[in-house]
This record gives sequence, C-alpha cells and structure tokens, in this order.
Amino acid sequence: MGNDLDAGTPTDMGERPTLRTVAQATGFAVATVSRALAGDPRIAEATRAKVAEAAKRLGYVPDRAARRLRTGRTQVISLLLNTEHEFLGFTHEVLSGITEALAGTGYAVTVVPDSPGEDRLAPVRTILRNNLADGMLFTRTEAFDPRVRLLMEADFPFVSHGRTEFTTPHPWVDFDNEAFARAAVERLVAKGRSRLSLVLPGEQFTFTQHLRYGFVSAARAAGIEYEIVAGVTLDSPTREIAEALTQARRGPTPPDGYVCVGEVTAMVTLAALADTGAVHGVDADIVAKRASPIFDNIRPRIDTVFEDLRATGRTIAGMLLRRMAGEPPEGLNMLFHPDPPR
Amino acid sequence: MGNDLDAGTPTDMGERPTLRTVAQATGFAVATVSRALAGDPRIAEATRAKVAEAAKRLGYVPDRAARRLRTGRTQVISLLLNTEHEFLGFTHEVLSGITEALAGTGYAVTVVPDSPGEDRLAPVRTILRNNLADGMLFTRTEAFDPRVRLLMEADFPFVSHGRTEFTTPHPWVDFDNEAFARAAVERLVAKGRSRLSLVLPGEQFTFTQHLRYGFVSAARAAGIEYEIVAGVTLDSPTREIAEALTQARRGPTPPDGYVCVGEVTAMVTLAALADTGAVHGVDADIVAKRASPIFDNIRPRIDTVFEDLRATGRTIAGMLLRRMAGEPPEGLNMLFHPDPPR
DNA sequence: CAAGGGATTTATAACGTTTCAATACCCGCA
DNA sequence: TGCGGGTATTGAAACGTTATAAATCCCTTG
Repeated sequence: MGNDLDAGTPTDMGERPTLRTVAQATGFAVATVSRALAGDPRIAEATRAKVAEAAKRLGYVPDRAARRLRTGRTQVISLLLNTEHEFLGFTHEVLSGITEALAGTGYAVTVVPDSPGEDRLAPVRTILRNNLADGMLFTRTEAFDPRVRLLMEADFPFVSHGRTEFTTPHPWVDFDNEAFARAAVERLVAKGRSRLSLVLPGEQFTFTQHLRYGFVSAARAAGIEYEIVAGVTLDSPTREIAEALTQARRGPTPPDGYVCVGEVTAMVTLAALADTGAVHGVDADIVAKRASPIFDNIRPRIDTVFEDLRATGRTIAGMLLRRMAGEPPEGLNMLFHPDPPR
Repeated sequence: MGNDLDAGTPTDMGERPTLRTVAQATGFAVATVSRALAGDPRIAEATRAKVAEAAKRLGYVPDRAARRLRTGRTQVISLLLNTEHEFLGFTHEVLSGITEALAGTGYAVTVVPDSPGEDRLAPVRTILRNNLADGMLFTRTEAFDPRVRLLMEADFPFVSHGRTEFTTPHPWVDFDNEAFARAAVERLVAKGRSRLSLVLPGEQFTFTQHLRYGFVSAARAAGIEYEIVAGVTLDSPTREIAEALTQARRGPTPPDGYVCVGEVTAMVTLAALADTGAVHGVDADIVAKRASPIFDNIRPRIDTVFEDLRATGRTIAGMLLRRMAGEPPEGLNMLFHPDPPR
C-alpha cells in the first residue's frame, strides 16, 4: 500500500473522499462504485465486497448535497415547532424521541417555527414548494387541519400528532385524551367529589373535543355536576387562568374536583386553591396529566396520569420513516392509552 | 406577456423555476441571472432590476442542494441537543429563540442528539467530516470543552452557551451565574438566614464553578455557614436529590436558606421542606433561578431570578451568523446579567 | 480610422451523485 | 470460426448552481 504517488490526482489525502476516490482506489469506474455501494444485484458479488472494503477503509460517506441534487430526495425531516410559550418538557421530550428514532437512518431533523397566530400553512407551503424535506411532523392538530389537507393533496409524507376528522386516512399518533378525561373523572368521583371543573385547550384542536367528550360523558354517567371553565384556554396566560379559577372558587358552589390537562394548569389550580383558603385533599382534589417526573416533587402530592412524550416522538418519527418508504397510510396509526392514574 | 409558446422547453409551467427559467424569461444568460440575483455590481443596474422582477414574478427560489454542492456552504446550523431528561422549558425556549433569529436568513436549524454519557465529540466530528453544517451551537459547556478545542482547531464557526477557560478567544453567550449565586445569598442573608445550602450541576461544567464561587464567596463575606450538598448533582434523579435534602434537614443544624439553580430543584426543595415538617418562609427560605413563568403559580411563592432563555437562543444564533459572516471571535461574547431577585 | 479599454455579458467547467444506454466480456452452441 | 445472449462494467449526461476566463459591445482617444 504505502503512499500512492502514482495517483497524482488533485484529490489528495486529507480531502474528503468521493466516489472518484473509491473508484481510483479499486480500479472500477465511478458508476460501478455507486451501484456497488447501493447494493445493486447487477454488480458482481466480488466487486461489491471489494468496493465496500475500500469505501470503509477510505472513510467514504456520500455527499448529501450531490445526492440531493441528483435524486431530489433531501434526507431531511421537518418538525413544525409551535413557538408559543410552553413550560414543561413537551418539545424536549418529543424532539429527543424523534432524534432517537432517526439515529443511524441518515435523516436529519430540521426545526421550523410554526407561529400560532400566523398562517399555519405558510411554513408547509415553503417546504413543499422549495423541496426542503422528504417528510413532515407536527403537533396541535385541528379537526380539519388545513396542513393535513394540503399535504394529502400534495401526497407528501407526514405524520400528525393528533387525529383529524377527515375521512381520507392519514398517518397519526395520538394519546387517548378521552380515556384520560374519563379516568380522571372516575378517579375524582371515587374520592367522593361531585362538582368537577376542567380548563380546555383551544376549541380548534381535535384533542380538545376528545377531552370534552370524555369529561362530560363520564360526569353525566356518574350523575354529578361539572363545568368547563369559560373564557380561558390552556394557552391563555397563566394569570388569566388563575383569575378564572379563583373567581369560580369564590362562587356559591365552588368545584371540589379538578381535571388538569397539563402540569402548568395543575400548578395554577393548586395556587388557586391555596389563595382561596382551600386545602387540597380536603376541600378539593386534582387529577392531572403528567409528561415529566416533576409531579413526584410537588407537595401536596396530586394524582397524575402519565403521557410518554418521548415514546410519542419515537413513534411519529418511526411511522414517518415507514410512510416515506412507501407504506400506505391506512395502517399507520397509533393511539397511546393512559396508564391507570396513581 | 401571454403564453410563451415559443419556449417549447421541457421546463413547463408548474415545474419549480430554476435559473434557466428566469434566464429564458428575461433573455439573459444563466450566468448573468445568477450574478444579477447575487447583486454583483458588474451587472448593469437595468439588468439587475429586470432579472429581479422576473425572478419574483416566477417565484424563483434558489435550489439549496445545487448551491450547497457548488459552494460547499450548507446553509445549515446544527444545534447539539442534550437528550437527558429535562423538565422545564430550556430546550423549547432556546430553540424558539434560535429559530426567531434565523427567520428570513435562509439558514435551517438541524437538531443533533448529544448523548451525555457518550463521546461528546462524535457528533461534532461527524458534522465536520461530512460537512453537514456551516456553524454549530451547543450548551452545557465545560471548562476545557473538547468540542470547543476541536472546533477552534478546525476553524469552524460556533457559539457555545457557556464560557470555557481556554486562553484563545471564542464566541460565547452566558448567564452570569456567579452574580446570580451571590445575589441569591445576599437575598437570603437579608432575610436573616445563616445556614445556606446549594445543589450544584456536574463538576465538569464551567457554570458550576461560577455558581460555586459566587455562593461561597458571598456566604463567606456575610460570615455565615454554607454547604454544598454532597453526592448529588442537578442531573441526579430527583428522587436522589430529594433524599439528600431530606437527610440534611434531619441533621442537628438543618439549613435555613436554599439557593436553587433550577425550577426542578426548587420544587424538590419545597417538597423536602414539607416532608420534614418545615414551613417555607418560617423555617427556611428559597431563592431560585427561573426560566419560565411557572413560579408565578407556585404556592408558597418563592423568590426567583429570571434567566431569559429565549433571548439567549436569539443571541447565540445571531452571534453565530456574525461569526459565519467572518467577524473575528474577539468581540463575540455576551454575558446576561440577572435581574434583581423578586 | 484603428486601436485601446472599460463596461457588460456569456460560454463553459466544475461540484458529487445517480441512471440511461451502450459497451466489453465470456460462454456455449451452431 | 462466428454468433447469439446473458453477465458485468462503463461512459456520459444530468440535477441547478457559481466562478473562471473569455467574448462582445460601445465609446473614447491618438
């Protein structure tokens, strides 16, 4: 081996090896090397082995730009990130799950801001038109989400976190929020609570309807009173939520049970209880959805139901890979079920 | 203009316009169009205007892959994301800030996992060797961070969140954790507290040393007792931190003041107080660093110092842009100062 | 009027990959 | 010997862009 003085090419050692480097090292043509590395069966077994060895030895890695230019495939997956304030680890957990599922696949994740007030289609259009990704992931899905409609029309691979109400099937991953709400209500009823309260996310999101249905139907089934806090959503400033909750507590018949969809609401609720002189566990109870271990460290302890967001991230990414590989959308659905409350 | 029947090219309407499309529409050569759009002063003013108009009308957007292949510049910025569990909005806030600063620049952010137990250099090496990005951002910087060393050697643009102790200057953005710790101590002393406690992040991080120094020197200056909780770090499972704190409280002279570096620790500390029958505000006080508005909704209310992570994200991204544009590293530093505690 | 020269524009060659169409090779068989 | 026919390999073109070097034009000047 030694130093290949005869190679006298501009491509010297230290440069990034290309197909040409490998071709020269093996004596085959560039086209052959390309095919061999792609595992093309028309290339002889022995050749494939020789090329593979040389590629590995030289540390050859295909150039993304060249491949992308040639094939039109970007090897990129875009995640639409909502840029509203968010307090607990939603983004971190989902993103960790996604990168976990994508490790070793050659796919890169790019993060694209999805400003909630703005046109939610704009970033999607940009990605489609300028061919910036091979697939897309997003959250906070709406019943007739325009992004879903557009992507289905364009036949562009995506997985939504959250279901829609379109009749055409598309890949989605969701948490069974109806079951969560139902279980939360039942848990509170079991504790003897009979006037329940719930703060919902914005009306437009599908999971809001699931939560509402689970909450309302379970409360009715138990024959107890319930109210959905008016005038605020989960995305309202916490100050406003706190005010609404406090005001409700000062009414003639304050709630004695709270279903909280997020950790923040749970904290706000705890604070509202404290501020109105009520004692958790005595005057009222809370059951909350929990996506992080933080509630292990809250006093008073409150009942929680765990939603595994890292698994969610892994799943949406894995499903997108399958969709991009050509699987039909029909089978690509996954509904996570709440563990029993604890 | 009407329909250009004479154009009879394979590039029909509906296809993504390229330089060739614009060239044909204007009658100039591809090279001229490229130059005109790049604002090359050697192209006549009138030509530049005509080309710009046509490009806009046709909706021309340069192809990233082609540009990348030709120039070697990727138009990508990589963010090294630590995949440990994290509970409050660090990732979300920093990432939102980054995308905010990058909006409209044409740069995309890709997220690369930075597994804490693993070789922290591996993802950096991959990015360098395979030319996957033009610049890099990362957090949890160490005193002699090997990533910083490698990137400086390679002369690759980056901004670290956190300072190092290298003598060669490099761009960084940091929060003045020493000032935070000092202020927290002073605040506790002002409340009459005289036995302070602190849980530190892992020894390897630079900001750990800043915290330690601020804490220790302020406590000494005030002539009070202090302890750094042994055996656990901020990254320890919360259960272990809780145990260590609870145990300390059961000793002969339990702490009466806590400096908490994160929101989670603050919650754990509150829980430890509650579990040992101590009352916040009576038996002990807490001053905590706060990166989200969540503490407005914690009862008991605790003193906090705000670290604006979204601004941090904006700043590291903005600084990286300047570095990539060729600015020398010397001036590219920014130290965020804590607001007065409240 | 020819030559010089500044101002514009352009043809062309890359960047590294994949793929189409064509070539070279080898074997068996007429 | 020559030829069909599979097998294995290859040359060349193309993806869309930028940069180098050369060409064109037009105007000034000796």
